[in-house]
Amino acid sequence: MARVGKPRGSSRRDHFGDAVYAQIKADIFDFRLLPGARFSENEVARRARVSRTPVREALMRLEREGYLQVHAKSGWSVCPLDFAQFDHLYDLRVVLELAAVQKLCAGKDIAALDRLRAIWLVSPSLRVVDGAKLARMDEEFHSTLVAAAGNPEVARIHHGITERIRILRRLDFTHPERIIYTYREHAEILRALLARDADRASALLRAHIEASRAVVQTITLHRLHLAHLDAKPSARTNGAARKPAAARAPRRR
Amino acid sequence: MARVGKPRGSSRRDHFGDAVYAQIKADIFDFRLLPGARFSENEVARRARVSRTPVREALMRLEREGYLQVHAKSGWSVCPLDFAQFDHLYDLRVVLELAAVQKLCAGKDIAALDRLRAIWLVSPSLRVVDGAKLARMDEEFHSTLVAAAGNPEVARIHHGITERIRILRRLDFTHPERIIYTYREHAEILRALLARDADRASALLRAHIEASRAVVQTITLHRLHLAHLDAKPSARTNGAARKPAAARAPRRR
DNA sequence: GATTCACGGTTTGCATGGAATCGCCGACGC
DNA sequence: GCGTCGGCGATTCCATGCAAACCGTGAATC
Repeated sequence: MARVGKPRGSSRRDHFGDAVYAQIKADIFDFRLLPGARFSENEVARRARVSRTPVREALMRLEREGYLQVHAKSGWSVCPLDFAQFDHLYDLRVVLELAAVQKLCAGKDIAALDRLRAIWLVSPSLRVVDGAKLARMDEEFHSTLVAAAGNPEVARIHHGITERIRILRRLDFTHPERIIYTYREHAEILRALLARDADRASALLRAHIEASRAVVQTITLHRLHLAHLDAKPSARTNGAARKPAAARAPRRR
Repeated sequence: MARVGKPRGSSRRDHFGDAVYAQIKADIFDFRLLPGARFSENEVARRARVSRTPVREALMRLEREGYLQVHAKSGWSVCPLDFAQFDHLYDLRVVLELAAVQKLCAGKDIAALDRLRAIWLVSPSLRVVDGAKLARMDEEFHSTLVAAAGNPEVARIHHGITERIRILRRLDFTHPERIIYTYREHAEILRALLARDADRASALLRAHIEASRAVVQTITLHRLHLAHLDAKPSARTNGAARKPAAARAPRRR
């Protein structure tokens, strides 16, 4: 929850609300705000150097999207991780991406996949090995597939799902073999797509997503906490945030 | 944009923002706010007898959901109807509902469909003939199908789509034969579902939705306007709202 | 010791004021 | 007649004030 990035001197006409929104979202994704952590509007407003109005705008938006929840007259908290919900989101993701694959193989324009070929159909020596970066690339691979199918509404929904599961996906690439598998599976999916083999591409894509789901299903709150500590050993952690997700944060002063 | 329903004397602790949100949404669905109509926050606040703060909350929420758009320092407007977008939403709807059908036929629990049987598998003499009511029943039929599949996230997304296309669906049942067809098709879909015939149920459902899409594709802005006038001949219509969607509303006073 | 109850502080929810800015409208130049 | 520019009202966006409600605390009582 660092200060919001406001370029000094120049009065940007970007909304403060958007900046606060992005900041808090990033704080959640980067484990600076842990599930269950409680905070108040004034707290966020002080840190972001803005008033409560744009803060409330951002918080209510994040609430509608399922990241935060408001307790009546008693502050806000980060929604605890609901693994059943993640399961449902993975199912929905499979549905949307399989539909995109069907459409791609049936359609005529798959030139949009050229960029993916250049990224994923490369020799092993050129591969990315950084887990965090690969997580972003994985997101983009699947988003590009869906977007290439040409339905912006599907792409919009898929984007929302991608962000919701991002916090898990980050931990999907901590094992080196997952990186190898991801390259292999993406390459196979791409080849099947370019060959217009809808059935094979669908089966591969489904297996690929299910493998990711199986990995993240082994993630526990404890592992999330450890990942947080490993990633940001010097990150700001108040008394509330140091505790695991289910902890009841005592009132701050 | 009538006054927000606030029970007199008793201070409800329901948020004003929610009430304003629901009111404006209803105004859009009921053609009291036509696509392209412009208005200001103060205007809404005066009519709803609340301050601009909860009004802004509602407006920003409706903007995120695609119903409104804000013009910088120049007021708000109802998003013009984008028929290409409706097409995409129909496609997405097909994807979600077909996935639900697959899951329903594969699963073991279809007791949730009993209520639908009681509604749709009835003798013609007991059928509903009111178009508006049938539109609501049609919404509920499809929503129930999706909800019965057991994925709340899919149901949530599907609900949003349902609301987005509601303004079109209202006009889907103006012809009596569409009512007859709807009963027949819903009944056939239900029978296929109860027989666990996934392929047949899918084909029927797809054809059913495509038929609806074909009907609403014939809807023009002019017809929407006529429907508005027919439904609410005495509704409040200012100079801006009387014009079709593309009209540039002059500044109000 | 356990329980109840009242009180103070904190927080949200709403109202309102102020500043920047946008678009319109008319005057002005040509 | 036509284009350009400046002013002004209207509007959004942000800051701030205010009241109701909730939670924790601690004293008082059984």
